[in-house]
Amino acid sequence: MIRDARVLRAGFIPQEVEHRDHEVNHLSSVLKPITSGEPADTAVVTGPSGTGKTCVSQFVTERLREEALNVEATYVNCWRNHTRFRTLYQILDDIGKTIDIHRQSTPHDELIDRLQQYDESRTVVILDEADQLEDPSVIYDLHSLPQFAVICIANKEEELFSQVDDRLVSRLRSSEHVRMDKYHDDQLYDILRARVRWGLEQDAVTDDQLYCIADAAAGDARLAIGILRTAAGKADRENSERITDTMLQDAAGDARAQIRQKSLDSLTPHQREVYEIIREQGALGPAEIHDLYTKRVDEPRTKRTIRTYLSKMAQYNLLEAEGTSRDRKYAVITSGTSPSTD
DNA sequence: GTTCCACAGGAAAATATGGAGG
DNA sequence: CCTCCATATTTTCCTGTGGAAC
Repeated sequence: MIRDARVLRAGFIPQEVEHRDHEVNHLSSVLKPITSGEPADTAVVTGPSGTGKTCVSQFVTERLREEALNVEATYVNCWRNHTRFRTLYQILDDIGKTIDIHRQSTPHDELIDRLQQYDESRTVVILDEADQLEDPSVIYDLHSLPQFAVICIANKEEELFSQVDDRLVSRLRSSEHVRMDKYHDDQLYDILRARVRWGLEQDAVTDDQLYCIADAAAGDARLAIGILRTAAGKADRENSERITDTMLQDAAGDARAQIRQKSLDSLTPHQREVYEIIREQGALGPAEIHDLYTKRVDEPRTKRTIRTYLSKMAQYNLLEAEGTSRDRKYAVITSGTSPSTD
């Protein structure tokens, strides 16, 4: 069943990154100067979760290290190391310069001094979840050291720079911005298929099942791989040759509920109102929806906008559209579906 | 068949938002 | 304060579709 469990684990860096050529090249070109000893601009990578930010960053870094001697890389998860001290300590630790640093006794500026003096190689610093830093000025400190190239990973750019001194922000304005969007279902399918090729027996899972996972994961590759891992683990424990649809539904169910809540939270008040109307009233056509909506809201949006809301919510699997043109009806999708359906 | 109507969803213009810089 | 710029959202305008009435 499972041939190589590593490829299904979170944090695995594949040989090739699927459907991110443009982003890979972009990020690569920003960091390129570091391979010839030049200082590189800071790169900011943003996008929703599971869009490959961390993966692409590490992939690009690894590839640079293949191309040039004397390029090191270090990865810091700023959520786990969210203080200035811990972040800097983590970097020093990675490059092996922490020998005589002790938490209590070492003045904080000592750490940045050490980094400043470090000149044995050029280093790419990946600051993952950089928006979690309680003091983002670390980014600027690192940015000003020419032997370090910084990649900042965050969900949204604004959150990254929200609580910081304006002067510092403007110094980082030159940084290159790499955006990642959610994957489409067929892109997720390709990603999953590649993982299956490396990690599982060839016929352990069908194409339909992979598309089912892609659908449940709603553009989130981490979640998609997580579902596959859970299902494969279950099949493996039960000495099954193949992943059954039941195993898949179990694994996907949790993921779906999670995503559904997240999508619901991300709706604007107007979108929320539309959703509530459909939830209360049951299946409705766009005209009825817009009528009810107009009555319930100050400054209502136009019909066209409501149509965009509807199709967006349908994409997010919050709503279901049935029928073609004139007889189209929208209904809410309830998350507690029976395991046999779908 | 033809006409009509509500609808889907693309394109582009208009408008709102938020930060940088004068 | 205002202006410029980038981005996101909304509106306007539009074409194409299919069912229903004629």
